[in-house]
Amino acid sequence: MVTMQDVAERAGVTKQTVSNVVTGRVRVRPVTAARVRAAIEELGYTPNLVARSLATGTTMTVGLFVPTVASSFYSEIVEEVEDVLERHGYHLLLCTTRLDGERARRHLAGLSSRSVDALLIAGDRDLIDHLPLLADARFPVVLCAWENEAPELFPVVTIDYEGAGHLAGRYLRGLGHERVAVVASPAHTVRVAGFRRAFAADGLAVPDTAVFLAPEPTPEGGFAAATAALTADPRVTGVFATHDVLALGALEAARALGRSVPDDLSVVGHDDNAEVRLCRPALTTVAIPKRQMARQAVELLLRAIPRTGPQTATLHLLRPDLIVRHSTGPARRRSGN
Amino acid sequence: MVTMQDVAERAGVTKQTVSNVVTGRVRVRPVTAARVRAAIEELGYTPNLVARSLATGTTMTVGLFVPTVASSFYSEIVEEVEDVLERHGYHLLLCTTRLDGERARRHLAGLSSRSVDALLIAGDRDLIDHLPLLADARFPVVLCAWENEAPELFPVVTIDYEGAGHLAGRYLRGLGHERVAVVASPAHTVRVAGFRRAFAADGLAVPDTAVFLAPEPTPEGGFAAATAALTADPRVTGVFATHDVLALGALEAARALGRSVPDDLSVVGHDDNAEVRLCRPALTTVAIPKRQMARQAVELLLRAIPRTGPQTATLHLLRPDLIVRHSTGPARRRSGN
DNA sequence: CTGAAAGCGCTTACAG
DNA sequence: CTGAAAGCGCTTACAG
Repeated sequence: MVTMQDVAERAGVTKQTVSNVVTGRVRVRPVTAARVRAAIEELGYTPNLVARSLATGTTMTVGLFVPTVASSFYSEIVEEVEDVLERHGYHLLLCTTRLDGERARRHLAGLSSRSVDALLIAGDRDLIDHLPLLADARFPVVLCAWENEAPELFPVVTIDYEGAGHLAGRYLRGLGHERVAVVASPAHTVRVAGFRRAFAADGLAVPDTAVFLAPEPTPEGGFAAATAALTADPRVTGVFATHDVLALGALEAARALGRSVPDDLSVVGHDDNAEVRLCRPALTTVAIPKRQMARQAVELLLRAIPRTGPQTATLHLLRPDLIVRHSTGPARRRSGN
Repeated sequence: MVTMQDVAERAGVTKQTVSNVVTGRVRVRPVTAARVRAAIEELGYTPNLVARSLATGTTMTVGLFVPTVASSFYSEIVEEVEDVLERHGYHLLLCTTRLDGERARRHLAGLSSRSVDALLIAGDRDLIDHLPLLADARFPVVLCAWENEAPELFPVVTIDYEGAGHLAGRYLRGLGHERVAVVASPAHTVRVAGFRRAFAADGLAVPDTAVFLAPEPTPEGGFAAATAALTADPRVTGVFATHDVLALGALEAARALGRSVPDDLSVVGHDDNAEVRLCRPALTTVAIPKRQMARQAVELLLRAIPRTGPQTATLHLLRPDLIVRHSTGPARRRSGN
């Protein structure tokens, strides 16, 4: 391996001078710099980043925890984060936790051993119990895409999920829907609460019996839950699925039960998930600005790197947005099947 | 930051002894070891991995290049790779190249500066021109998911894509299809060649005029190409889409043209892509063992880490597998519309 | 603007 | 089984 010392000898200077031209922090006489650069070129020298890290105490690497990468929600976050990092010269260390808290903890323990300049944790419920481990980490931590109880240890950049549910509810209300059902993932209580608030504003209740849980965030789960919902109360004219993938299953269920969407039944999704864009009828859904959220989160994180001392646990909420497509329409009263 | 020296003083030993109990390489007297461990606990000592890396010349980090993470094909590869790495105590440094060769080159240049113990490059055509940069890297490199001209510099673990196309073709032939069309991504020439071979075996040609390119691997692209194909020759009874996502568009196109699948038209996809599993009719497709490929590739890579000297550019080909679902059936002769 | 010294925190032979 | 020394390759004040 060719070292700075080798370059120095070749160029007839000391290694400090080489360091100066490589880092560019100190001005070096142009002639000398040129000679050094030539030597670097000839020897094919490339600085040892590990040695630099040890000397500077900085790794130019940011860790990112996500539950998975096999969903467009998180994969878009990963790509957005990587874009910002690369623009700032940082590398990305990726950990997916996969519903495995123990694995998450191990990874966390590994990271805290000083191999990362900062850590971004995206929606990682697998990690929630282990977050206190980071309380006195020597690097900044930012949380994003956090729907529920984010511990007030670190800054959080997330979506106004309650507002998102409310948006869906208000829209359905505006179309005249009164009897509705919710197809939800167990973790989406906040979205459901927002949805309910929209109905409550008009004196209408969305009872617990109108909320059907899908244990898995899959079309199959949505299908089962929606089938249960539409069977339990055939007079339902609107369904809010707290996740587009569940909505996909709801559309299937409607088809299977002979309910035509949107004439007979309106379906609203949540996320504006890329892989669902192709379903028919095109899904009306609540879009959440995930890329913007990711960008804002890393930028906040990067700004915190030089800073020392504890971070303030600020909360940044981004606004969701309703995208009306073809799965929703005015309510039509239905007879009891 | 608490250092090994601090622990040593606390435990009344030298830091070498601390190092010995931490790494476990050298046996330490149990009493001493216990005292050291207690000191570590009390002080909350955690070893500085950067310092260790500088001393050992090893980072316990593996780099992974993928074109994108926003496709189930690559996201599954990423997760599989990460699983193997984590099992071996390695971290994952992720780079997505996003069709940007210049960005890929920058990342590569960054990595080669000694921050990674090994490098896995998955299907990264963005990188192909820059691969020679790695020719004399000080760490092993393995290529995987490489369909076309993989440079013979490194071991390659990939799929028998030609065999995959052949599988699709032979299956369609077995169902009696004679007039077929191919909806292909421009990069999928190998799959198309395999498909053709199956027809050629029966003395049947699949002319260039029966191959319709979709510039983008999207359902829209597949829709356009399939529409063109079915319009150009209405007597076509079978379509091979070189990518499931294109097949999705082909199904739409068939619907739009009043062709019922599979009675009127058979459609075969490629990849067994997760996000396509929900389409109707369920897609017959050529499944490729991507997780197995990814696993084999990292394991090969990991085994190469201790080794010095150039690697041999071996080629490992995995076999694809046909999955018959409901989008294919026996050929029925069609009149000229 | 350039050179000599110390140090980042660890590991690895090498003596005792 | 434990201790003293050297070194991994860089950067950072600090003199000249």
